[in-house]
Amino acid sequence: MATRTGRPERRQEPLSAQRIVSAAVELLDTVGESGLTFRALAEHLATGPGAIYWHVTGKTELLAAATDAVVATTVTGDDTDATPQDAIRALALGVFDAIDAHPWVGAQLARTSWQPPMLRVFERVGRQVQALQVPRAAQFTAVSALMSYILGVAGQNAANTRTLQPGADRTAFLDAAAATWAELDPDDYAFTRTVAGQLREHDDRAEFLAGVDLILSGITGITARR
Amino acid sequence: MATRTGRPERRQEPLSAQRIVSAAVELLDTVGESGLTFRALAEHLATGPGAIYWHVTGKTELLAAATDAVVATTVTGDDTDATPQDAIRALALGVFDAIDAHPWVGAQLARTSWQPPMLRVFERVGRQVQALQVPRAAQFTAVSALMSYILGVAGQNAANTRTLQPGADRTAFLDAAAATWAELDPDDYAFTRTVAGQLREHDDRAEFLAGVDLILSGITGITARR
DNA sequence: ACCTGAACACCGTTCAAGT
DNA sequence: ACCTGAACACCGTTCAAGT
Repeated sequence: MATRTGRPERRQEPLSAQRIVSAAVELLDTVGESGLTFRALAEHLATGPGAIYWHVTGKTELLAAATDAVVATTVTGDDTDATPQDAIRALALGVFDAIDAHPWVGAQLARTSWQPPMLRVFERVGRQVQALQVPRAAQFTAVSALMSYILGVAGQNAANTRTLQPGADRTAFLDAAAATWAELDPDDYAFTRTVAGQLREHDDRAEFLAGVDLILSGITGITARR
Repeated sequence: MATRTGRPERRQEPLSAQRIVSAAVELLDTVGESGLTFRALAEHLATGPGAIYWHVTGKTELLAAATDAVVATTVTGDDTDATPQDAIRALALGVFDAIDAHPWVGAQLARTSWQPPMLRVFERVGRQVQALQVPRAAQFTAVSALMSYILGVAGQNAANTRTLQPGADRTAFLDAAAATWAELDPDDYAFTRTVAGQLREHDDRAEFLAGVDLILSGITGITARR
């Protein structure tokens, strides 16, 4: 009646790229970027490191696939019944929230060129920019700027999350940052000190959206001025 | 008269954090991010790996210091006799050009929170935003958006440079990307395909500046509308 | 105080050998 | 065709021992 001692050796399904990517996402979510190891992954899948290489060419591809898997789920659904602005906001927030839930995605997106999932976002944003009647010559610039901004925030958020020790909460972190800013040299950092207070009562998500709106207003400004 | 055979063992100056950082920058510039190794660095400095740890706490600090050293040189000089817009453009271009010359800086900035040199940029941009008469409550958002955009482009440029094999030139790279885009599914990627052509005759630097102008126009729009 | 370099505890990746 | 796991060629970092 007794199964063998030690860990339950369930090894039902065969290995597959999909299972490997799922396991990688799980590992990244639970133990972070530094915890994704071929050995750890192999143990998680109850196999040896070498087996993984049969389905995946290497760590770079694995990380890209894991990122794609997460981002892909946010770029679904139609946005036909919203204003272009709202549709763009929704797309941007989708990426933002995905990164908020999986900080390693932010780091990955920030250091990758436009791969499948972000290209998909690019396309969706592009259509909405067309809907805003932005002149053809300015469309690429407009979409690129939005994408760069989104990816910039992505990288920054990921960096902040990494700096943040797992236990500490955000409020303490922001308080500490605000305190540091407030102590900077008054001559060299006059402006930074004046906004240090705003840092404390700062809502990342709202701030992100405000930035999107700023760029959107710049984009529609172009149109209006012609 | 003959010195010893083998490499000239010049080992004049003693080790110092500064010399280590300089050597790290040199190594990063010549052999790239993956080439910065404590062993390679030690050899470069004609010493053992352990010696470096006497002056530097670890690789993270070393990379941050190397980045600071490069960015610091771009944030010098005054911008009192320019319009706020021009001063912001100059600051942004300074960061852009530094990253263009040292791609690893872009990767590093994109994955770091605001450390000394970028905080300095933040301050300088902030002062110009104040000069633009942006309402106090909107200043933080405006500067943050500009910084996120700059860092987003930084990360993207670094990623592109990394993807680009050292030998190949940019034109071929852009051509290849444009060709890929043009072949995407017409239904799924209608917009992307229409701008694929612009990708080919695309000037990174001009595009970057156009994005800055877009955000600037959004920022001044806020002011004008009140 | 500062340097040396062997040693430790890891990595990603490969590959002969198995099934 | 797919899996195994030892082995290779690295890493960053530490630390006893030297000067």
